[in-house]
Amino acid sequence: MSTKDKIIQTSIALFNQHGERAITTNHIASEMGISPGNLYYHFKNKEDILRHIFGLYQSHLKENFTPMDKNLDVMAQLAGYLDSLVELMWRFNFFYNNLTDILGRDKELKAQYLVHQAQLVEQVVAVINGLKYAEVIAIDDCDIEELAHMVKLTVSFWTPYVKAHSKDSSLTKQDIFGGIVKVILLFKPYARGEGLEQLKKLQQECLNKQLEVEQAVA
Amino acid sequence: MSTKDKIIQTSIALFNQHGERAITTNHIASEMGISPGNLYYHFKNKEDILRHIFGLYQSHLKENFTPMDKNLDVMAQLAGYLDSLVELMWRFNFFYNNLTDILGRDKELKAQYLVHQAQLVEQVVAVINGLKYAEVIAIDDCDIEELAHMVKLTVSFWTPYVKAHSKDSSLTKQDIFGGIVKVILLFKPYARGEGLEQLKKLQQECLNKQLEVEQAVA
DNA sequence: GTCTATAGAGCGATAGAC
DNA sequence: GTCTATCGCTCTATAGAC
Repeated sequence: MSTKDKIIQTSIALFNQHGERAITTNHIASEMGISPGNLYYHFKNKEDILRHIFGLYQSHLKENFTPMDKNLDVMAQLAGYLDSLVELMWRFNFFYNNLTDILGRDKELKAQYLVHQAQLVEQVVAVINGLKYAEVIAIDDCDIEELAHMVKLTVSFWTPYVKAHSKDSSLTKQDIFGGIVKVILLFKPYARGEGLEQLKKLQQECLNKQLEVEQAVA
Repeated sequence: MSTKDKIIQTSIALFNQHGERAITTNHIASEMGISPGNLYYHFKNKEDILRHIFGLYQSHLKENFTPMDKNLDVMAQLAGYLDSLVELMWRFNFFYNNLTDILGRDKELKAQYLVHQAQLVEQVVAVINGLKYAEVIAIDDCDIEELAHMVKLTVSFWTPYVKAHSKDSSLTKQDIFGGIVKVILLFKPYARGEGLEQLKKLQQECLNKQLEVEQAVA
């Protein structure tokens, strides 16, 4: 792995562990065993590093949130989306913890974020419409965009919510599944008949995965 | 107003305007036209100021979130709670923007927060049970606590969500009403018959208040 | 209660050698 | 591509005068 990539990976790890605010360029260099000068050879400053990490975040979403395919099973696709959300919420949780600060400091990053989130809300709306079309849920059209924002809000801020309620401000991968359960909870009261059963099953699978992780750790 | 109180009020204003991270003790003193030394006569450090502000936050909740009275109208009480939430989300929005950092730095404040939030979730559960008992909504008992957490998550992180989506990271009081609409949205799909109409009415009143504020500004 | 002055520490970022 | 050395800046917090 190139030094540049290593800086990115080390930064992500340290940001997730101690928070973006607490980690300086010196910490990153020191953790890697390189000099601060070397770090500044590869990146202009900390914002530059954050922009690269945001690029990875965008790539992850772009690869995993392909538009819905009407020929495939809706619930299977939903399950797939939720799976990649787990990865996203885990890998980039530091980003959500300091979203306001990070975006407030860097106008260019903010602009990128806005474009990206606008696309994202459209995609979530498409998924909700997919669920409605497949009669998994019944929902008024005027509530769809509101619900889409609630999904986005939940995904964005579930990890800060957990950290705020954890005694030592820690976060484990199984905590993430609690957030997925919450996303499913958002859909559940709209579900009708067979759809409700499918969502309950999905929620249960989520809880099972949470247990698997717990056992793997133990 | 005593210098001590003035420091608190100035701090809240500056934190809300520029974010807790960007504001130092020097900024606060300078804004007030006093010396940094004077500020340190009244408060040990920045954490000390934050603890006092958190005290105000707790007082506000304690005064406004009195337990439900079974003899009074449930919807009227709900409307009252939502009203005081508007004030809370507006006055202390800086707190939610840096929740992880602020709590991560100060173990004592974190401990206070944990006790407080545990009580809060119990109160939200009580409100949901009140709505269920009054047959405004129908909900499985096993979903109640999950929903209570969703309400808390929404209230806590609506303002950071808005800031992240605002072009200049600004927040106006009318933005807050959008968050209240989201909280009502959480209840809406559980509502049945007359309850649904009442919630829709409440949501509409919320949008009206939002317009009133807009006109007052213009 | 309030001020001035300042020590002490850490951070961001660069210059110049290798 | 990497290092050492360092400058300039900002922040916290305190000492001592008024």
